[in-house]
Amino acid sequence: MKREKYLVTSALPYANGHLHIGHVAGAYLPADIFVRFQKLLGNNVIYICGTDENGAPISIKAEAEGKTPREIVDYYHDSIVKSFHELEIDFDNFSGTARPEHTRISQKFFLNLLNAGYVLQKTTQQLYCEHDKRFLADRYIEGTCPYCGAKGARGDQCDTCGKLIDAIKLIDPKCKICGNIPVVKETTNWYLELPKFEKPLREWLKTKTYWKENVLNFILSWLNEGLIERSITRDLGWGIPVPLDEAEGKVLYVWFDAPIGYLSSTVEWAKNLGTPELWKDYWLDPNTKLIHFLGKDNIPFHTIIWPSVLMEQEEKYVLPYDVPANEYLNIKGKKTSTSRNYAIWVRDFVKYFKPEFLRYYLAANAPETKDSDFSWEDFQIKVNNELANILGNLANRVFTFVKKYFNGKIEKPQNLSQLSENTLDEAYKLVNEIKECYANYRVRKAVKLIMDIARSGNKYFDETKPWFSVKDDKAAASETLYVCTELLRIISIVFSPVLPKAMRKLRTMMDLNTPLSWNELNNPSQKISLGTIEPLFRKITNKEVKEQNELLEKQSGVAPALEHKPEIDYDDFTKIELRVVKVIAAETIPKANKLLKLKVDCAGEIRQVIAGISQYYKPKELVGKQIVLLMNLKPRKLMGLESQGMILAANSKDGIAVVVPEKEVPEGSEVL
RNA sequence: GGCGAUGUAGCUCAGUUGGUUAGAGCAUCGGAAUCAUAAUCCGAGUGUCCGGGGUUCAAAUCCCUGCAUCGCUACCA
Repeated sequence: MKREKYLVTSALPYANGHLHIGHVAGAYLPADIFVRFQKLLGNNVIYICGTDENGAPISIKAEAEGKTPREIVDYYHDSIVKSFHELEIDFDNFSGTARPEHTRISQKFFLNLLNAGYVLQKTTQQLYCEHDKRFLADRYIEGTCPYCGAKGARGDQCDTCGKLIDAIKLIDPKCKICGNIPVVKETTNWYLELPKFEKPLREWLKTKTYWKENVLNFILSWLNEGLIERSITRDLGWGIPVPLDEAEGKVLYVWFDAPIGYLSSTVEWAKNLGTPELWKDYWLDPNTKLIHFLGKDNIPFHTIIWPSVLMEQEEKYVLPYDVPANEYLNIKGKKTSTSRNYAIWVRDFVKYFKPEFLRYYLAANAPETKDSDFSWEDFQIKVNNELANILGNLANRVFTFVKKYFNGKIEKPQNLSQLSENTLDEAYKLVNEIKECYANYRVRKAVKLIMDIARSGNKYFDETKPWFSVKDDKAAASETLYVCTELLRIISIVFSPVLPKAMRKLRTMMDLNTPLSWNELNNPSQKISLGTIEPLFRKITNKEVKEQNELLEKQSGVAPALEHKPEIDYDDFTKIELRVVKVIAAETIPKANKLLKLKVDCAGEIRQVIAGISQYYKPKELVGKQIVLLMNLKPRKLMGLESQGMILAANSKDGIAVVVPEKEVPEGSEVL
């Protein structure tokens, strides 16, 4: 058999937060399962990752906490490593991008591109925040997308239309740190000339017919819209210095150096093994299958920019063979939100449950083709009904039976009945299907098929009724038990990529000491001798589910630290004219979802105000109410209607509440 | 209003390129069994495959259209 060579990576987790189960479901567990499967087949595979440790968010976080970026990075690096370890996500090497080797390689990559003529130096206008005294990195600018008009676009990419944006082109930019309006300042940066890569990228993509459809469509639409030059340097203090004399104070853009982390981590791995050249065996061998596992948000960088960067290096690196991107894992139908602490953190999870449970649940419920949903109720159902009852109980009923009536020993019978033959044949048929699923990243289906083997075991056990036959036909009973232990042995192999620890335990109970390998499937065991047995999986109680739900509610209910605006003088405040007014008419505006048109009376002066409260207030409810109006706001047209002022309302995630005076006051009274 | 996704059993979903009688798990009901962690097995199902139209010998699947839900977005100043 030809031994295939794989280099598998997962997207580098960013070292400014802990690991949550959404990360695991999207980029790490699928990769770990794939790697374990390939190792089981005997293929040559290494699994490489590391933390992404550069970039503005880390330096900003460090500043906010009064620490050095290094301290932040180390803290989260350790936390992430620990979580991976607990989940048995086994990397061959887990590095970090703030290490010297990474710096060296990233700088070399930059220079190679520069020398090959793919990097342009340009002096441009950049956004600079005078309050924070820094050039604003893309992620710290927000504004309106110049292409689709969507608001809230970041400085590097619009989430609405997916286009890459030059921050300076944003309409109405704002500094996300302090909310001030940044000024434009001149600075020099280096740009990757992506348009030059369009043709080679297209050629390359023609060979990728086997990629996931959503990934391919995404890239093609990008290419069709035309690529633009991308700045690959930033004005920032924390990161990899641009290796040029004239680039004082500039670092490589984090998106440029992050994927290079896959390479530098491999180099580190080779060095640690004492064979420093070994990385070339993977990165420079065209037969290596380079596979990047990641979440859908990472697609453009791994399928457009990263391959382009790889194409124009001195050495001939392999290009990604496949980029199986996964969707997101929601929690009870809602998006994970780290800022609101609406997430299930791995380090919390392992305090309560075995990591195996999480691996099982996330594998059986993986967001392979669309977002999937996590709930503690569903988690309990899957673990109890499937893992514990169907598989765990099968093992338990078989093993206790063998212990009780056969002294823990079962031998292979001379001949098998038709039913036994069929049962085993069916299982082997499933094994082949399972292999296909693993190879094609269809973990969800693989898990289902494995459970089908366990189901067939229970069925077979019931049909052959060994508890009867053991009394008058011990050979028949023995045969039943043999077939069942065989099924369990098969499961112990094919399920090991998903549940390494539990399957090791299962094999220990069956006294199977040979190292795991897919090949073992070809050699039915001749006899089984059981060791000490115990239940494979415990069950999750209703009480635990309740506790977890309460915990989640509690932690996400805690309001995140409020961000305060810069101090102002009293004089600033006196510029504002607030008055109590009465709503005398209110109506909806056609085609507007959130807007209401109000007529208000301010001591005889009638004004028209357009307010965005239509989702929470019906026009009728407002008429006759006294509210507070910001009088001297510059009038502005909304949906073609002029708004002469702005009403005050409290804004919360559960809706908004209009501010009203505590008791009736004359209209026109000033609010101070 | 714009962009995107989704709509299949009570619930969660699977349904490959159009092709017999539309599937699985959970929940429900009935039964069997007592080796086992009250764990298993068998049986019963219930369906306007969101509605309407079209293409086709044939549509859950392709096209058009409408509706609903969700996400982002737009006006929320």
